[in-house]
Amino acid sequence: MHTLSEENYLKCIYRLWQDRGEKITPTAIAEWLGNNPASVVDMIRKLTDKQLIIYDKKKGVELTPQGQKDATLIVRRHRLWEVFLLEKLGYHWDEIHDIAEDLEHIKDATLADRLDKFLGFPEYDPHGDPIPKANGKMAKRHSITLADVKPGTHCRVAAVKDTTSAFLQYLQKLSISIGTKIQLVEKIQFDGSLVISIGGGERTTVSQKFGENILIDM
Amino acid sequence: MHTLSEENYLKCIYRLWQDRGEKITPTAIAEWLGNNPASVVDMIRKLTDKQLIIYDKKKGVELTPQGQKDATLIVRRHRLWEVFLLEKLGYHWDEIHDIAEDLEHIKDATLADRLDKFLGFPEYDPHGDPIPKANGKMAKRHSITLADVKPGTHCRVAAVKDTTSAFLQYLQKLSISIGTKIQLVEKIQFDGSLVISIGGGERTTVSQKFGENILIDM
DNA sequence: AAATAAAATTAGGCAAGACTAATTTTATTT
DNA sequence: AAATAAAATTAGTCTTGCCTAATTTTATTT
Repeated sequence: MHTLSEENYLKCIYRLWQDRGEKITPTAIAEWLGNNPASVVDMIRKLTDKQLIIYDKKKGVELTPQGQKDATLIVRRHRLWEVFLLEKLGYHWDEIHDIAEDLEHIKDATLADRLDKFLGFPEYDPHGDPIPKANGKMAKRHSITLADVKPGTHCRVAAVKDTTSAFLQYLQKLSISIGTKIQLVEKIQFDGSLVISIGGGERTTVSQKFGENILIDM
Repeated sequence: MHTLSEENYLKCIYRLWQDRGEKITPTAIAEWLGNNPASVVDMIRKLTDKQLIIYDKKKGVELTPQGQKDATLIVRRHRLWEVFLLEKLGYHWDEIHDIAEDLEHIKDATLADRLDKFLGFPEYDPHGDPIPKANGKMAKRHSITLADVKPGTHCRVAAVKDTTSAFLQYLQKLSISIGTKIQLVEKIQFDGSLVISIGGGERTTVSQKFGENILIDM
């Protein structure tokens, strides 16, 4: 099995790989984890030895099939625990990520499957991310962001990319949650700011960065 | 906060302290944790610096009030998770200890209290051990073992001391669980073996060690 | 009390996983 | 293409928590 650190690297690489098609470099990993690039190089060697990743200077870091499988199961545990914390223990949206960050590392052969059953086999976690099944399969991730659509478009919040409490608390203040209907009224040329109408209500202006972190259904 | 290792030492010291009135020596701790006495000496220094224990060569290791408080909360978390695993996730008696051993280290200010509420504020864990309340108070532990009573005594299994799966599986095989009625029929002088009648049924002979690990109500 | 055994302690080491500083390699400018 | 900047890598260090081996202290026998 993997150490806590190895799991965190795997999850990070998986995340970066899903996020964008971009090359996953040591620097990118270091930035995401808040580590020093030198440490990342150490771990790349370790994960390569364990045949969980392949590192090619040209292509960057890639997960092997085994690495993908292992990473998927970590993500599965994380998202299941998030559902548990929110639905069963009554935590708020912005509190669950960090706790799940610890819970996801609890290793027991049947724990995730039992939890999954206990929760009624949820498809999505509270942030709208799909929960991988035991076999690794999962529903499609949403990929279009609020910043991608044309002015005038009506859409529905399907998921959030950023799960920091700073962002989630801001959403709460704006009365936005998964399922909320939003219309993109206008894009400001100057800095990409978005004028939106939340739930058919009054207009608000949000930053481009904000829009890029809202995944939508149309 | 404390590291995983520190918490395990605290819990071990707490356990040894509750178990018997005996002096808690580095060797005793080392044996319980399966560590080298030299390592224990290191940790004794560390916990002393953190003012969680007091070590006196004459008296052995003792928990400070803060140490007691911290240890109690770890035990609280452990026992609450055991209830969760058994009652909500459907694990068996003998599977829950090891998983709870990991879960107990998850730190979040309100997690234990939320879990406690979710479980309906249980008084005892599945092994019959009392669950400390948030304020550290807890129901009295059972202290009389099956090996302590006089032949002829009728009693009820209140708790088990040993929580290894070897012991718990043996109990299961004998159809003994918390609440089972047992009569001590006879004590064998030679080696302390006990002849018992389980639930009024036929007679079985068990070892003295077995009897010492069954805590009873009369 | 002296001899022996057991327990405690010190000293030195090791692996994991992080770091800083220095160097080499690769990319980007000019 | 040369100069510069950025990224990757190496080398060496630190902390945690464990280890073994050697030594000192404490208990137990004889």
